[in-house]
Amino acid sequence: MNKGTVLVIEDDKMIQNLMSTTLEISNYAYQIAPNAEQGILKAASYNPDVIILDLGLPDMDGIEVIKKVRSFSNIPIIVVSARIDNEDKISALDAGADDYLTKPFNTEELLARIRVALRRKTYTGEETVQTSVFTNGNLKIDYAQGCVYVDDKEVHLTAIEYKLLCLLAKNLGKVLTHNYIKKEIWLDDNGCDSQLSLRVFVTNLRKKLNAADYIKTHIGIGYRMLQQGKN
Amino acid sequence: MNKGTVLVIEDDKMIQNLMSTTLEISNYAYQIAPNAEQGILKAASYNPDVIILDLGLPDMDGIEVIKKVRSFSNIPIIVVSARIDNEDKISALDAGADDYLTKPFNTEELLARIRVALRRKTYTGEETVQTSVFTNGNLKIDYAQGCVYVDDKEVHLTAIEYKLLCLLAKNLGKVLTHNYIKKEIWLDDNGCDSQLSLRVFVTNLRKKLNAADYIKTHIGIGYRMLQQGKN
DNA sequence: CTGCGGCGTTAAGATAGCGTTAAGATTTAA
DNA sequence: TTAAATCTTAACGCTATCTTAACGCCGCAG
Repeated sequence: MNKGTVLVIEDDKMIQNLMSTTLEISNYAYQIAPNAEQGILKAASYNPDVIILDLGLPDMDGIEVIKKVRSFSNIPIIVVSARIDNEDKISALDAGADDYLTKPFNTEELLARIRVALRRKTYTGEETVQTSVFTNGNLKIDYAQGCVYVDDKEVHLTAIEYKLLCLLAKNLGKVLTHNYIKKEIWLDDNGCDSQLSLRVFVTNLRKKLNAADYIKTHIGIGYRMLQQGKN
Repeated sequence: MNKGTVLVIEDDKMIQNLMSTTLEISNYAYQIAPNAEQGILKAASYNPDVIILDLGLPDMDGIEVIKKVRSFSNIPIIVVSARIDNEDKISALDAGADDYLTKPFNTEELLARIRVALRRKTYTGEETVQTSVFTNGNLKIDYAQGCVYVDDKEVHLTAIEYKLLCLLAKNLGKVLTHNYIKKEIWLDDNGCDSQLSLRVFVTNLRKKLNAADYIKTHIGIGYRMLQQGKN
């Protein structure tokens, strides 16, 4: 299982090989671009989680590469360079690089810095908290919290009840056949008489959501959730 | 006009002075903490944009400081250390540091790396202003100090108990699946039967937070912390 | 009217999952 | 090193949940 995708922009064959081995062992998916032009193209098409960039490319100044990539993306860029001059470091960092390692570098350190970049991604990624809340009449399902409320009072549901309710809610107004529901809830067709169980679960759900009757029966076909206010 | 706020956690007077001068010239607002304890407290109260941390503090291991700060905040941490050993670098980065500079460092490079950290902040936009103290009913967690109080009386928790409690607290009201909890607490999937252990830890936590029942079980799914006052 | 199919409801047995305790294993501190 | 704290594991009772069975209701067709 891969831990993330890495784009290596590097012309030196030796270092390409070193990177390949290192990334492979650590279970990263990666691509290698041997020059700036391909590097920029791949940054756009491959959309990696991290870019490792050698500043000393044959066809373009490294700083330019950073700027070009930054013109369309915030993908973390870790610069790896033989130039130890501070001027280079600073201009690379100010151009938009996230980190700067000088050759020869320790592969363990490189991996650690890749982890830092990836961690940051997942942090900021998870922060886009989608308040995915479903409401219908006085029924409320907070998918993020995994809780269900009726008249703003929490109702405790079992795992299957919750699954069933979500299924109906996500298909508000649509009739779901018995077979479809059974497949969604009892993924593996275990021997149980799910047709019968389903009847019981619907009963229990209706009891717990007592207010209105949200769940309509379609005899011989299945169930559907009604949109409150309409019938 | 200042470009951002910096907290320097450093005990060496010489370097303190160097930092002061550098930051002042570059128009940063800053504060200096001479040891880990004050550093952590200021990280919480001052809520700076960047933390510059010396690993070699007198009162606490630097890695510990990183972990403590990370328990309540994602403020970028730039480590500055005399230790050039790769082990140190990697463990600091993996503990949550964002960057690592070895002494003696070039001040221009430090400034450039501060700019990188600040730039990132403006990218991600909203800063996750987390209070360093969490309260819920008569439960109180002081992330900065790593202490837990029930009815204003301190309760001693083990490392895992604390981690588990923080996890639940940070997701107040949310159902956390067993798998998610296990991944967060036993990062590396060591062979242990964490499902079983989890049950024991929850029991122990409940015993120690005896007052109300903060932790609700969702059978077959996981656990969640209840907001006191609601049901 | 009567029989039948499908559904709703209730209750009881089976079962999986949880809470709890305690004893070994392991780690940490002295 | 020993001692203490902590973590892991096993065992067992218990509860929530799931499944199944039974029965009554309704609508429809004969």
